[in-house]
Formats: sequence, C-alpha cells, structure tokens
Amino acid sequence: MEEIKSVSMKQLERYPVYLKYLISIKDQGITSISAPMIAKALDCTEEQVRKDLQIVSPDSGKPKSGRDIKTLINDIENFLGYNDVSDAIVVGVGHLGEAFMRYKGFSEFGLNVLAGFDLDETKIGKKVDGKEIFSMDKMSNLISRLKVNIAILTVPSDAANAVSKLLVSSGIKAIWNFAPIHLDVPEDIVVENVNLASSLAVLSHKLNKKILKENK
Amino acid sequence: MEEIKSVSMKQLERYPVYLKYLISIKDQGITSISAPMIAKALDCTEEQVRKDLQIVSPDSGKPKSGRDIKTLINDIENFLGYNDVSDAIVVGVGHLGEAFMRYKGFSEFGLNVLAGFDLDETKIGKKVDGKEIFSMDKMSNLISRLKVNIAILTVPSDAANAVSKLLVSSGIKAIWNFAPIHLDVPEDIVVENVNLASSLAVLSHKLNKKILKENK
DNA sequence: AACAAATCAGTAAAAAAATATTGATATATT
DNA sequence: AATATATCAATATTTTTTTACTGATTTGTT
Repeated sequence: MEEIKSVSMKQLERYPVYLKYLISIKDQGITSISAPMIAKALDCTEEQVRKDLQIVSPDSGKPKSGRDIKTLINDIENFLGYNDVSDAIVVGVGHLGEAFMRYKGFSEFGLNVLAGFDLDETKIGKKVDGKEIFSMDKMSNLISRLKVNIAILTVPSDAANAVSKLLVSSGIKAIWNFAPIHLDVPEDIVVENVNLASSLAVLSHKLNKKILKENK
Repeated sequence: MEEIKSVSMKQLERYPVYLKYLISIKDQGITSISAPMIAKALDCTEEQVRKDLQIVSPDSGKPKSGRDIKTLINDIENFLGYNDVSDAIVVGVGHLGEAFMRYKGFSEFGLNVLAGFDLDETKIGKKVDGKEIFSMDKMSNLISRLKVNIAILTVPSDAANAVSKLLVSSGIKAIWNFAPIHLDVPEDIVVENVNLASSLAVLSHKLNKKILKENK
C-alpha cells in the first residue's frame, strides 16, 4: 500500500524477531514498550530498534511511555503481510520438505501450503497433514490453475536447477530455495536462499575462533 | 591453523556455494577455473570471487588459466573445517529436528549428529536413523561426557530460552538455533540463528514489490 | 507549576561491504 | 618472437548498514 520508505534486507530480517518478542511481552499483560527496552531484551542498540520501528509504524512513540504494543504488533504484521494469505507448494518431499508440509507455523506468517510434489512413485498419492503429494508432471498445471506464486524448493542440489526451470516456465514468481546452490533463473524471479551449509560455516568459524582463544 | 586473514560473515556464507559449484564443475572433468567464470555462473562480480578466494587459497591464480580446481576445493574444505568432524546433538525432535537427525548431508560438512533429545515420553527410546532419542534429563550428562560442542536447537520458541540455559550449563559451546527468537545466553556462547520467518519476510517483501511493479 | 528523567525523531559519523579501477603478468595466437 | 587478450592482485571508490549524537517532547514527581 504505502511502501514508500525504503527498507533494507537486514532490517526485514529483524522484524519477525521483534514481532515474536512483542507478542511474548503482550502475553505477559504489558501494554506499552520503549525502544531501549526492546534493545536490551534482543541484545541490540536502541537506535537500530527505533529506526526499524519508525519505518513500519506511522504513529511515533511517546517519550517516557514508549509505544503501544498492540498497535506495534499490528503494524509489523501488516508490513510483513501476515494478514494476507499466500499459497505455496512444496517441491521435493524429502525429510525437510515433509517437515515443511507438516509445519503449523506457516499460517502465522500468512503462508498456506497447498500440496507437495515429488518424483518418487512411492510417495505420490500419499497425504501429508491432509495435503496430497502429486507427481512432478502435475505441477505446472496446478501452479497456473491456482495461480500459486511461491514454491518451497527442497529437492537435492543436483535436481534444483532443472526443477527451478520447470517452476519458472509454469509461472511461479518466487522460489524459497533450500538447495545449497545458486539457482540460474531469470532476474525477475524472486529467489530467497536458505543455505544451511552457509549457516553452519559461520557457526563453525565462530566456534573455532572461540576454541583457539580458550586454548591460548 | 593459520586464520590470520580476517573474513566477514558474509564471505563465510559464500564459501559453501563456491564449493558446491566447484565440485560440480570438477565432476564434469574440468581442471581449472577463473574468477570471472565462477562469477558468471554464480551471478556475482569477479572482484568478489577473487577477494573471497584470495583469503582461503595461498597459491594465487594465474592469468589466462585461472586456478586449479582440485587445489581450490581442498583449500575451501580445509578453511571451512570440513575435514575435521564435530559432534552435535539435536534438541527437540519435532518434524524439523527429525529431518536433521535423518539428513545425510551433514557428514559432508564434518558434522556428526550423535543423538536427539525431547520432552515427549512417546518419542524417548525410539531411534531415528540409528540415533537414539533421549529424555532431556540425560542431556547434560551426555554433553559433558562426550564433550559435545554443538547443539542443533529445534524446540518450540517458548521453550528455546529455557533449553538454551540448560545447554549452556551443561557445557555446550555453540547453538545452531532454529527457533525464531533471540537466545539470551552468555556472550562467549556461539549462537547462529536460522530464522525461517526472517527469510520468508525477505521473500514476501521482494514478491510484493515485484507484483506491485507488474500491476502498475 | 516547575523540574528531572526517559524517550523520542532526525541528522551526522563510522564501519562494513560491495564494486570499480589500475597496472602487472601469463598464456595463446599471429 | 611480438602482440593481444584474459586474468590476476592490490588499491580506491561507492554504497550500504550500523552506531552515535543532538535537541525536542512527554510524563511522572517534587
């Protein structure tokens, strides 16, 4: 709607964290909160919190009392689009894909998983949490017929690029990619990568540094 | 070992992507590769590739021919510590936790999942992919006895902070946190967050911008 | 009603990261 | 052997992101 103020990807990543915290605080019966309080709880600076909140929340906080939690929660949820539901499909129903088909939390984010797709004949026709697993050749039809925008891609790395091509030609607009490779898709296709190997690389590196420090 | 050159977290996240690509290229029988080639394939700039590779690889590339792929793969794997195995435990054997216990790919990264832990009585004693699920009160003992450094935390958000306290007091050094909240742990504990809500927020935002652009 | 404390918004500065530029060097081609 | 081209390393610039600062504002307290 508004979307005038520009927001960085880093900032976007922080809003869900604020939201979770605010909801937990609200559940404790607290009705207002200040930027410094949030900063202390989430271990960041109050300036960052204030800047982030200024972008999503039209009504500013008041000195001494801070911001109304309910309003703030609503503002963040609206900004993140949690109130409009988007349909998605899971492509590749391995362990991770199945976990996503079963995961209840997506509805909280306005994400609705419709169905799964897999190559494996033994999986096809089965239902996971009420959602059917279809064969890959049914995918294109379902995407265009139901106007599905988002694909959750949980196929093995070596299949990911072929599958993503199929998704794109079927009219998918965004791919949430869990394969640890670069997807070679047209630039107007939105790709968001969740690379566990990358995340683990960061963890291992920090851990090694810590251990080295302890041993010296 | 060396670890002299400083590397940013962003860079660290890129190495696993380079590695996957290099391995796939090597499997095609190619023996050497240049920074511009990698950049083109992975859709980034050659300067970035070169800078990243300079950090992990002692021997520089040669003009015209580039770098030896095998050496490069080895250098990255060593840098990321894929050749030394670290033990880990999965805490919270829900859908995601179970997927991690079953995931074969971790061994590739030098990560070895020993066991799982859960509160749910019905899960305790069961085995997932040969690894046993223990009750939470066995956790502390196992961590200290086997000197486990890494915990993969896949419990619900509202339990995450309590569990992380237990992990810390048991001597865990690093937590790979999949709960979408900030863990309140001592600052010498390594925490690496994988927040799917954050990732989805970025995806949704990009998708909304794309759709708005298309409709105007 | 005046004052102090806490918080705010907006701007400025610093730090970090990505990108561009420059000149050197090795390889293939003429 | 000379030349052109691709690639390199190192440095400089730009952009992005974070952090710090300044002065204004609201609320509770004396």
